[in-house]
Amino acid sequence: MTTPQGRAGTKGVPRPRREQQILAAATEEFGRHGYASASLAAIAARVGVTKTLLHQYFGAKQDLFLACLNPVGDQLLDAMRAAMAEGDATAARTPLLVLRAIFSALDGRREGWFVLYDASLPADSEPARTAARYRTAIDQLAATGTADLLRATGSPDPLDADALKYAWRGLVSALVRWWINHPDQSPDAMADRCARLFAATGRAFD
Amino acid sequence: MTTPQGRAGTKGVPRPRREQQILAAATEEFGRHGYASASLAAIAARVGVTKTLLHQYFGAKQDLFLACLNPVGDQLLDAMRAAMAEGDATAARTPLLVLRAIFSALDGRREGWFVLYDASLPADSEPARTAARYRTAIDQLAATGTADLLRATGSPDPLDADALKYAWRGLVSALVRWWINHPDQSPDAMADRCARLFAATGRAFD
DNA sequence: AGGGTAATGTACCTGCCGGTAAATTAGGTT
DNA sequence: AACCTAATTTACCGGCAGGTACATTACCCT
Repeated sequence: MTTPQGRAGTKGVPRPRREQQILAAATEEFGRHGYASASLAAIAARVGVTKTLLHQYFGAKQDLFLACLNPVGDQLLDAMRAAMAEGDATAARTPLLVLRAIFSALDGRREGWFVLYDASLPADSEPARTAARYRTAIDQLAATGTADLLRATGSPDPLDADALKYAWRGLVSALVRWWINHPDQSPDAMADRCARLFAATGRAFD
Repeated sequence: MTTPQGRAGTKGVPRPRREQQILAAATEEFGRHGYASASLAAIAARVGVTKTLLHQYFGAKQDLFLACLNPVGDQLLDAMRAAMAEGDATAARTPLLVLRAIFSALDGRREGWFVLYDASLPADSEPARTAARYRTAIDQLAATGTADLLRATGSPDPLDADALKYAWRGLVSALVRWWINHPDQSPDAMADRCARLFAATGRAFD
């Protein structure tokens, strides 16, 4: 028999399961609306639980955010490191390998990308610092990639490399956003699509 | 002699001038933090004025936002239309012409781009609808461009075209963001840099 | 059966932010 | 000199979201 709504007491959902539900909902909410606009009440409502439970399980809003951020950041970093080690650094297919790794790492929690790249984090806060650490680590990977690319094509301006790093990040963000709007697409299908697009645009600018 | 702080009365700044100051500050604040996180008090403080004056001059927060959004949107649309008319549609240099136009239109209010592409607008609000209108108009321009590009290189998948549209938008956003972080760069310098980068990456993917 | 503890809800406090009404001052006009 | 109007402030209200204290229920082990 189902527990009647609105009454206190356990609903039979064990803590680890609830925590996972909450993390999933929070990741989506934070990713969609950004930290500042996301509301704890909305996250709780999505899980079918009250605000209080979030605090009891994860602490303050910042702590909940960190609990969403850390796994996403770790998984992304690992995936990207593995992908960049796979192909030799100067190969033109490295970017596509990295993309495929990102899509795979993000599958099931696609909004996590925007948790990492949330611009609405309060400055001088733990979430902002942690996210910045992850971003720096990722950027460093991307920097070696873009630097290799530019060196191979002979453009020595360091500002160019920095701008290319930004562009690459923005490109990935846009692709992930498109992916979120097309939930039926598998990670591999996305990677294949990107390969097609890269090839097509590359041909146009040769 | 300067008017002592904290006292009421005119500071000798005529209304049109103040309105411009407020619009500039608001555009920057909205663009940096997003509509939801931007605070009227912060905007007022930046101008050296109180919150009340914003209301008196522009009405509610949404109205102030619209007052920031409309000029940016109009100017961007005009610039892009002109740029796309300039080069014949199928030319590979059209994207660069458009980019140059965007940078020029955005000079002096670079954060305006993110006013237009603010994800934190309250759904079902006038700002959201207006921004969506501008974005749709811009996207339609971009869509013809990307469709041309893909047709020229033989990729008939309509989803590919849609994804490429997203990617292009994300690319522009990233470049504008980089530009904001490098205030000394002129619009033309940015456009030249983009030309270099396009050429380099195009060569890598030929 | 009964107690301990995990799981959950109700009710409340608090601070920030958008918004408004009324007061205050300075400059141009008669 | 008096006054009207534009420019600006001070002081306040109300709502919403984060956060906390405490009450309540259900499962588990003995």
